[in-house]
Amino acid sequence: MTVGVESLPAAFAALGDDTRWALLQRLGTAPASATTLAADQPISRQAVARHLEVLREAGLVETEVHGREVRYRAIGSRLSALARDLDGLAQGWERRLRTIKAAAEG
Amino acid sequence: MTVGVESLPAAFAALGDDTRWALLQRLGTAPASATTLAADQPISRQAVARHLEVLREAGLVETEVHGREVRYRAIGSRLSALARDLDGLAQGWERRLRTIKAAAEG
DNA sequence: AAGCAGTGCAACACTGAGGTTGCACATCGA
DNA sequence: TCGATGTGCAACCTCAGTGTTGCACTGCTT
Repeated sequence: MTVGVESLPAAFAALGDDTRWALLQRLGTAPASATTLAADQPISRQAVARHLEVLREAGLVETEVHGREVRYRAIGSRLSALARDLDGLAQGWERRLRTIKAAAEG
Repeated sequence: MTVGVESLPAAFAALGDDTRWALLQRLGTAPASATTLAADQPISRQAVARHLEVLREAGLVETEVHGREVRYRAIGSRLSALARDLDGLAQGWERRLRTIKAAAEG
């Protein structure tokens, strides 16, 4: 599954924040609730919840309700898809720019 | 070559902007100067130059001086490296979370 | 039933990213 | 030489993102 180039900047914007990155890495270890995650962060639970919401909108985490608790889980496949899209673009650029360079030298 | 997990959020922050993304895609086609790039954008040349500086600090583009002109060129290999790092993380998460899920069900 | 724990929502403050304009400086071309 | 062109730098403005606090609500737990 590919992500779609249009939404790539949005996804990367979600990834381009140290706090969200820390949360994601933590969630890559095991699912956890906002309150639990906030315990390891120097910011309030509400702030953490907002970051998690951003990650959820970007499709990087999913939620699972357990009674009054909301557990967040990282979605590895989404990250893989982003990686694939990125690599595809990179290869396209490499090919094109190599052609131009060769033409300039030839 | 790997990027280093510490600097990943910074790199993604650079990618997480629509204008910078547009500039990158344009540069993936062919090298160009800030003034040339600004002609295709709805913002001033100075604003474009700033975005290019951000991309340069993130290692996503490189510059090449031609007289009074500064040409920017996309670095595909850097994008490939980011893709690799991302994929590595994703696979690690998948494996760990699968283990946990199996343990919970077993 | 009563209290505690986990969330959600709203109002507010602060900072930095992203934009603009104006000007000075180097370099190419006629 | 001199005007035109491409850059760089600085001052300034605006606003969305990130943080805070306070409060209400819901669902465990005893």
